[in-house]
Amino acid sequence: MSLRHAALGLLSEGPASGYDLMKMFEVSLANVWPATQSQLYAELGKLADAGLVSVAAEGPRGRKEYAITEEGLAELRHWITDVEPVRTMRSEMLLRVFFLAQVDPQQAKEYLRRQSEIAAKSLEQMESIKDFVESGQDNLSVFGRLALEYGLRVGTTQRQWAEWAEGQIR
Amino acid sequence: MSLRHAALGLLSEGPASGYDLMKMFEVSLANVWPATQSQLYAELGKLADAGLVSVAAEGPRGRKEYAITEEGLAELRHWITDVEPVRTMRSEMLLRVFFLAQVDPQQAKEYLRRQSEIAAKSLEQMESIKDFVESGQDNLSVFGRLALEYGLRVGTTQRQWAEWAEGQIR
DNA sequence: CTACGACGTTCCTATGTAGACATGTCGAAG
DNA sequence: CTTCGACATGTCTACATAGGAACGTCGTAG
Repeated sequence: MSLRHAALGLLSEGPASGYDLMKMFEVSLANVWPATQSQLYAELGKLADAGLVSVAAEGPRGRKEYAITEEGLAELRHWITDVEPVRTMRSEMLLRVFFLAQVDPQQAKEYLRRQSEIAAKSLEQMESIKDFVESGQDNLSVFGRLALEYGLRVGTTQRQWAEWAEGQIR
Repeated sequence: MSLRHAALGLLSEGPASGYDLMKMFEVSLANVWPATQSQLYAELGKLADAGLVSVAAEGPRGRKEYAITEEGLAELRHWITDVEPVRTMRSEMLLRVFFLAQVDPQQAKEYLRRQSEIAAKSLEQMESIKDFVESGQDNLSVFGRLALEYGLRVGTTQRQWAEWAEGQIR
């Protein structure tokens, strides 16, 4: 149900088409809430039906520019401040950890080392994104940097944990 | 597709009924891979069809005791060592952060403070679980403690991040 | 001996997610 | 004037997830 609010949130920065939104999406929100193009278009349709967004203009190639409505903005604010975030942590990586006794210690260690490497790689990638968005002064960039910092910190924690855990084996 | 392996993993510790598994599940794996009872039962059926588990015994009340087969064990090991974990990070909490510009700074700060409190509370809860499982020497407990340590570390990071982020507003 | 809590499975519906596919238009480069 | 990449929307299927309802049985405390 959050894709709905992701779309509203992007539109709160200004009118855009589904195509535009998808591009914005890929470089920002997709990291915290993945979604496909088909989901996004479908959601925009429902949002329009519900009156939370309106079709502000139609352009070439059937382009529909959506704009958030007052109701949409109200819904977005309400969601941010009044609705408890559902926190369902889902991690295949951790799930495997529970079963590491089923492979031999050497393989278990390898698994954890691999996770540490993956975390390191993802940190690198986030660092480069950081350099890239450092300059943006729009709302999404400013607050996106907070989210990025979260990723950086959690990634570091994860890397350290994986190294520690590897040492725990045997 | 991971619930399948969660079930296999639990059965790798010994035969059990769906009901048994569900209880084990709730106190361990549910924290890293939530699932409902209906999902679990359905999965056990499919697993049996696929020959990865077998019905080892039938008990009172239609109880079916499932046991992992050689094929199942092989599949579990293969999954742990050879299959790249899919890492789809999904966080409503972070999604909201992107849109914090839409509420006033005071509310944004409150939101972040709230997240810090939630992290603190979840840390407390994990600490009490920690005391509880400290003694277990079975595989699930031993490796579960690694997963728990992950939760503890990430929770701490999250709390600190939220406090930092709150300070960044305005 | 009966009521009740724990045991135990199965079915159902709604919604979300993943990913591919179909369809077509516009603008610019050659 | 053709072709091609970017633009742009929409449909379809399969599977996963969420949550609840229905149904019945066993063991035991009173």
